[in-house]
Amino acid sequence: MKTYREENYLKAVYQLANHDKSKTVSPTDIANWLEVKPPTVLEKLAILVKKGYVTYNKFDGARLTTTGKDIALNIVRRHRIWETYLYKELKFSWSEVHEIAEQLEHINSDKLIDRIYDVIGNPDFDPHGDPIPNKQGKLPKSDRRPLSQSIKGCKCVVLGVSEHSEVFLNYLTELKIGLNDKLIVEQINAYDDSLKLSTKTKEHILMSAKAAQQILVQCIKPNCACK
Amino acid sequence: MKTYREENYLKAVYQLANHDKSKTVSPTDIANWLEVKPPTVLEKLAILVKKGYVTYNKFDGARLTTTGKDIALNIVRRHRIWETYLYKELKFSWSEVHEIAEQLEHINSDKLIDRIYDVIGNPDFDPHGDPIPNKQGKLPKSDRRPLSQSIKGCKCVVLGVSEHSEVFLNYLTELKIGLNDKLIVEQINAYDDSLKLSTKTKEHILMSAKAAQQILVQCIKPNCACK
DNA sequence: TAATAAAATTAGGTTAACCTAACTATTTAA
DNA sequence: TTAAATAGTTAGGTTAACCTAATTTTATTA
Ligand SMILES: [Mn+2]
Ligand SMILES: [Mn+2]
Ligand SMILES: [Mn+2]
Ligand SMILES: [Mn+2]
Repeated sequence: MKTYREENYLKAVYQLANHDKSKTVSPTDIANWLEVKPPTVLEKLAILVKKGYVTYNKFDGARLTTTGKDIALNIVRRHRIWETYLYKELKFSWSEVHEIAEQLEHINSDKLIDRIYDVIGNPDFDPHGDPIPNKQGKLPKSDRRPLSQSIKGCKCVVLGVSEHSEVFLNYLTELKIGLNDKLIVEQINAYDDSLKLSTKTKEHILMSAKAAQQILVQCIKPNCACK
Repeated sequence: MKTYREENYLKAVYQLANHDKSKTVSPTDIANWLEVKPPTVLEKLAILVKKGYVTYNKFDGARLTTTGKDIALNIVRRHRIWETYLYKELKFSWSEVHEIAEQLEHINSDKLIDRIYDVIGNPDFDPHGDPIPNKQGKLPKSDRRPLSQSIKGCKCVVLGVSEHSEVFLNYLTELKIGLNDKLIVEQINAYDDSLKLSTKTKEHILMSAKAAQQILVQCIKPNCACK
């Protein structure tokens, strides 16, 4: 039996591992992520190890086994399908969907997920541009880089965001920057790396480097000099 | 904090009280309903009493307080709205919706419920003909009686079912009897109270008294002699 | 009504999921 | 390279939800 708590632990390990592939996933990381204390995590990790979903030692940290990763990816799949459904069918904003999807991802009905995935047209990406794993846990490819890596004059398209907080998403919405919008990098301030951007609807948007790091884009011109 | 377990206990008390208004709701009734053992129920009842959601003593059994009833009716509301949504929007059959709604009813988002209720057109009844309480917990009126109380020659319309089991609902589906279908009672067997019915699509349906007790109907002719 | 059956209750125990406090090991930084 | 800080671990405790096995009431029924 996988409880929703167990699902959340496995998803946390998956997400932390993916967030920073160079770092190991420590009990403290998981504890902070799930807002519990380290001993609670240790205890749960021991159970997950016994069940064969993760391996753990101090040096490698927590790692998902194949089984564990399958479960985690399935939760991620459900989460992203629900987000897309809420966004497309039920007209929630991209800053609202995450919280509700956190609950809905634990509903146990393959048929329901299949239905809503069908209704939204079997997309590859969710409203934040995150890839939706298929039933086998395979992620669609997409090559994206932070907007902050752009050079002056670059024309690019927004393919996602790496931060999902409501305040950040609402900030983008205010700037009228959304998924698949085209951006032109007009200027880059050498002192603080802030950018001046323009879009179809808005010109001279000033954006901090901090914000630009969270926006994932792809160059439009095939031979663009961006890194 | 109301956990889904607490919500289930309150809903159980509500449903048992409504199923048979003459009987008190005993710990054993609740235990059987929720598939737990009586001591577990006693324990939880003590907590619910302390929280002010129910009263309990051996003679009156468990009774919802005003607060407890409000919570229970809200869960019932969410359940029935989800059932209707699954049925109308996501094309689940009326025998499938209950089980999934049992999970979805605990999703905590008023905005989500409001949205889906809007999408389905703010109906008063769910796919089983059960009334959907409004936000204030008020139930829409409808007067219905078991088909088994019909007299020979009665023309009536199906407004609901009092049993929700998959096997029963699939049986009705096989007979092509659904909500709002018109029935004519052609014959009543005096020995076992079984009925001979006809519908628009099917003639000479033979139905046991047991099944007929679970079908809720309303006479079509205003001066019908049915009890 | 006395015996029997059923329901309610009490006692005591388990497991999952959390916690704090204390201790140990590992970093980091002076 | 030692002191201080941080991270990992162990020990021990709590609460919610379950359980079984008595025990005590409260029906039933012969
Ligand atoms: Mn999300
Ligand atoms: Mn997302
Ligand atoms: Mn139902
Ligand atoms: Mn129903």
